[in-house]
Amino acid sequence: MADDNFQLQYFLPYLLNQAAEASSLEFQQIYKSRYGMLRTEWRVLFHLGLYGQLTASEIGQRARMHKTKISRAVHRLTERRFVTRTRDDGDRRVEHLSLTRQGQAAYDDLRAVAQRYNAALMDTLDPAEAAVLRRALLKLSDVAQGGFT
Amino acid sequence: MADDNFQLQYFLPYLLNQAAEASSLEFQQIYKSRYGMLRTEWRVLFHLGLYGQLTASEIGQRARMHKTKISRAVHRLTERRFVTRTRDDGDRRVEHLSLTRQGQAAYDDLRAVAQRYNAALMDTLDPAEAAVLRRALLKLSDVAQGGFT
DNA sequence: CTGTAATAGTTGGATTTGTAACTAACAAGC
DNA sequence: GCTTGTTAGTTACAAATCCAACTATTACAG
Repeated sequence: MADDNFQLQYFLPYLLNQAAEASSLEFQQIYKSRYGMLRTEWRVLFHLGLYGQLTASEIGQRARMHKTKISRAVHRLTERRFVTRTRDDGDRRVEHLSLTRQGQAAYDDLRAVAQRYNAALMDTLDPAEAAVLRRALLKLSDVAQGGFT
Repeated sequence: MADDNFQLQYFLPYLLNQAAEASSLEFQQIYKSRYGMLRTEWRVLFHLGLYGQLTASEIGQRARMHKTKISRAVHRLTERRFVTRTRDDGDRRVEHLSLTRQGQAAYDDLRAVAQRYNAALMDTLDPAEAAVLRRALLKLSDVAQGGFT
């Protein structure tokens, strides 16, 4: 079988993907069932909730999402009145996005759920472990990317 | 901005997804450009290379992939002569999958690359950190799978 | 045996994503 | 002013994924 002492259980990208997928799945069901949102939409909402008014490109940089994904997510979010767009006066290519009252409510709701969900995940780790994990994940995100935010 | 002391940088599913995506991207380009493989195909190949002969369902259980994904991956892999299927004599619903000589060669090649790539990722972490990370990721994969209320 | 349920794997159609080309607005050089 | 290049965001088409229904085979209750 030529198993050159390489194990799947030690291949970091695989482990990361498994953990990421497993930990996203349950939460996904919440924003999907409550607000009919896709993951991309949830991410955009999330960023707007956390940082306030942003442009599509700013979200793209922060979340490392491609602009077409964002464009479509924003389209659906405005359709459903979670987000409003306003043209910039100085540069009329850019649009400032922000949450509507309804969007803010959805965000508040989901943030609370996310917080509880996160706490439950963290509780399966001991505090030192959690800190190391967080640091390692941030490092890996940057390293593999090559850049800083 | 109502930042109820919740930070994206502390939301585990988000961190996991960012790290997973970043760390998969570069490697993905290798199996894509060298063998025209998709991620699902690479995963199936990987499992067959590591564990030898398996059925589609066995791969599904181990890799936590849906059976339609596997079915299609196997289809493409057999088309390109990386994998062969043989019907089980006892139960003619099941098929045993294994690598062809060509599949084995591709696996050997990619495994070597994966190993080096993994080592490079690991090198950005110190050994203790890496061990904790691995343990935490395995825990999270299981926990989130088993169910959280 | 025979009818019903379960399992392995496949297929079809709608949904989502990726890639590349596109429009519109600005910027800079000449 | 015009030409060229850049940036913000959108759209079109192909590729991949998801979900549900499907075929074929086995299991098993009566």
